[in-house]
Amino acid sequence: MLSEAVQNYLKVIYKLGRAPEAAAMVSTTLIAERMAVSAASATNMIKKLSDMRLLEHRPYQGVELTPMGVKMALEIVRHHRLLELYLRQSLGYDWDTVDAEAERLEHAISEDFEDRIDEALGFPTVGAHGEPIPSKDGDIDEPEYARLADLNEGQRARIRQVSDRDPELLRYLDRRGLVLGTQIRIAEKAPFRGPIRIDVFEGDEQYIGLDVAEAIYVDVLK
Amino acid sequence: MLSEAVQNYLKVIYKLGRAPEAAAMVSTTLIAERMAVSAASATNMIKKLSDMRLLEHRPYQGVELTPMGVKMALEIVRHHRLLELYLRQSLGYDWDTVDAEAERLEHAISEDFEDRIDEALGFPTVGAHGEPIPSKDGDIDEPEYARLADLNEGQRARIRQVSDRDPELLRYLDRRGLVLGTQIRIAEKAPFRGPIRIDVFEGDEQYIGLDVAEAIYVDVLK
DNA sequence: CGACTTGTCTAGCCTGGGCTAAATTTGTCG
DNA sequence: CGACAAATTTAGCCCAGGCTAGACAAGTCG
Repeated sequence: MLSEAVQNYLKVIYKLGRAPEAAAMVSTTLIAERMAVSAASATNMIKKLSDMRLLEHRPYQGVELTPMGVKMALEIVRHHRLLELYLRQSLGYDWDTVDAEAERLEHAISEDFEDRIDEALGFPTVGAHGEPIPSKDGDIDEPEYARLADLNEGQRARIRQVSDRDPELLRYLDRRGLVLGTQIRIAEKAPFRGPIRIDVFEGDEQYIGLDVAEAIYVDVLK
Repeated sequence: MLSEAVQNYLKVIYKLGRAPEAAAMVSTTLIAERMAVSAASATNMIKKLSDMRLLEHRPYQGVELTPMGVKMALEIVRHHRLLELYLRQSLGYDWDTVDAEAERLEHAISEDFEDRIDEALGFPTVGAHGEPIPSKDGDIDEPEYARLADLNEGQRARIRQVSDRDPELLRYLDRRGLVLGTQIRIAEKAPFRGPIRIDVFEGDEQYIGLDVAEAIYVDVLK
């Protein structure tokens, strides 16, 4: 059984490697930042994970998970996303509080528990914020969504996923009806990283900043 | 926040102190045994808990929780018992597997989670094995049940609580219909710690050994 | 090219919570 | 009472996973 610390590092490294703006390898400092830990501590753990063959470490260059490492990471991600969904559906948690609670629980649940909530949820394939849920044997279907921020005026799209990094942001989106499945149209895009005006299908027109638009992933509609 | 280890020690010490056959103080070896840890390690932790004012330690004599220690212990016990009940009612866990899963989860849940399952369960006062559930502010109503083993021939009783120490035992009882609420009568009690014959109300007659009978707590009827 | 900045790694230390071995206390029994 | 067994504590060690301080590498810029 992997220690809780190891699990958390794997999860963070996996997510950093997968991020759209990510380089080929994940840097030590980035990991340290996300883990809220000193760079030295991160180096330490990287050494350990490397010895465990869970990642490749090219000194001074960065880090990349091995297939084994990815598998382990996905198992944790699966726990996390199933938990989020379960907390939301069965215990009434909100979009923005679900992440923190799932974080606490993800290391504590058994395989049996995982299976039971998976079943209770009807074997879902998508999590509370639209993220794909890895299968039990480590497959994940990572769809290629566009960032809302990259669309042009006039394009129509449907919201498919939002970043769960900031609960504040999730509350903000929720209040404006920008939730999963919502259909929208880019009404106007101000230059110089200015705000975007959005027509929300069956809702009010909204102005959102570019930072917000970068956290929203969409399917572009025809 | 108390560490997981500290929480586990408190829970074990609380339970040992409360056991019907318990002496005034709980011994180091007993604690070490239950924690599956060397006696030296237990002494170590006792020192620490004593420094934290969670218990009184009379060297070579034993240990007793302070009111503060009891309060902390009850909080953990509350988590555990609410979880057991929730797992059973909402996720279909069996009587005998619920304890292990609750053990893993009890340290990970937030107050918010506690409140939500408490509400989902309708604010129960009794756990999955009949144990009283401490209230949020640390009150507990410990009823004075009799041990089935101590009844005499002809007495009637209702099963109110069973020891959750051994999952195997729980399965055994379950198969024989000896569950919470079952009404029984002592048909015959063999001498020399021999078996007990029981009439089970609305069920089959059963023979059980004295060890088993000592793990069953009852209300004597009329 | 050299020097500086920034990122990374190494060395050495700390805390929590385990362990074994040895010392000490307590209780019992001849 | 003295001696021995059992229980307990002390001493000293280990590992995980943090930390700081200082050494080393890489990229940038005058």
